[in-house]
Amino acid sequence: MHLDLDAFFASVEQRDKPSLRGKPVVVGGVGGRGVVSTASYEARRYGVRSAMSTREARARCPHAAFLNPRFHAYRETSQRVMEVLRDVSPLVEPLSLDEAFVDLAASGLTSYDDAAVRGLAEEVRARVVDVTGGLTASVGIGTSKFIAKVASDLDKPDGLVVVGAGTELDLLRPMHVTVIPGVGPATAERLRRAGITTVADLENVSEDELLRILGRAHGHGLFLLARAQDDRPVEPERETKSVSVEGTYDTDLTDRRLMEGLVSRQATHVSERLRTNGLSGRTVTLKVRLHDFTTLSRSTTLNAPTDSGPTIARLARGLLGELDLTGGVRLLGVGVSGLADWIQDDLFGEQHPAEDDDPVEELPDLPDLRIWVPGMDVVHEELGRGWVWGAGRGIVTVRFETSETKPGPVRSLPADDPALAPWRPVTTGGP
DNA sequence: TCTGGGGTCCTAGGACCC
DNA sequence: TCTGGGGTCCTAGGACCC
Repeated sequence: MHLDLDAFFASVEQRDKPSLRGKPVVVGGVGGRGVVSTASYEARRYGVRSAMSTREARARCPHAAFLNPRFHAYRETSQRVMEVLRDVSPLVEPLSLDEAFVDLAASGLTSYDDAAVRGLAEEVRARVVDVTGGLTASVGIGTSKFIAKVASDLDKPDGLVVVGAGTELDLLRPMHVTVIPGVGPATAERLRRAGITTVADLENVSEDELLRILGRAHGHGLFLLARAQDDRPVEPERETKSVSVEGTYDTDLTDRRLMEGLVSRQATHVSERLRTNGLSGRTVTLKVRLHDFTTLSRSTTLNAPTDSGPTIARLARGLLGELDLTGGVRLLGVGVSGLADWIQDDLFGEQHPAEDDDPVEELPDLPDLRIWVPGMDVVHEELGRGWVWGAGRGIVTVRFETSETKPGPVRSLPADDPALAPWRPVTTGGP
């Protein structure tokens, strides 16, 4: 099942402010360079669409209410909906605040029986209206993620479509290639030049030909989806891969000192979000969009992960210094990727005094039980300070520091090597 | 004053290692 | 005395999604 909340941000605004009900509402950036996130159906009648510039939306529908997003309200409402879905099945994969897949095979449902499936879906839709204070959802049900997602789009808003098993290709064949997730304007144009516009066209192309046109991963994926072959599982817990903050400024920036200050603030924000989520990462990326919309990125990778605001800020400012910014900058952004789910503990800190008192008599020597966590600090008589790079099977691999970003020498030591002995294990949320 | 912000995934080339 | 074949990691950019 795929569930999609109708005009989500705008609907929440109409729910919370009754005077907006039945009227055109546009949620998005209201500044000079803002774009539309969501338009209510009333506003869509005037041609206002997601991703349209707010400037154009104002021209098309001047009497609409233009609102900045209130994410806390959307998050809170979204959580209520996700709870309803998790009551149906433990396998719920949120795609965003307003969308999720639910694996009905992991629910109470025992067969893909039309009446039973519809009954369940209508129950979910009613409960969503209930817990959200009146928001409607469009639901699609199919034998795969792909089909369910296509189905949820067929009868918006407030719709329910069940695609019968075995009828998938009848549905897909006449449709434009852009119904396939991953086929956007660039891919559609490539396909069009090869004479391919519908799913039926796509189905008649050999895999080799598709690989030639689109490359390995994309070509293979499309070959399968064009045949309605999709066995991707519903994944309830996907790990965060990166955290970033960016901003577009109403007028182009030209002052480097100002830009450095803005980048530093963004780095602080990224650091706060990393810490809130117990994350740290090794790669710091600076993103810059120039006055002419060309977009640059520069990144640097540390030897050890960080969640430190000053560190991220210093590296990001350094990357900014490498760029020619003549002509002005419209966007700056800072991100951290290469995330680890552990944080580099400060093992040099005061909270870990030398052992001395409190020896454990019964368990005098347990090198095998020592837990070496990747990222923890160690020290070696000759090589100096380093980090645990990998650990397992009684061997600890340590990378020693020569500079912050240049990898130093790597040494593997037995887990009970005296050179490692002074350092205490850390406990983490890991396995 | 055309063109957001938060993400994911893929590709291609070069460095580096065995 | 003219040069391998993996493999991984890093960087930069691009397509795409909501």
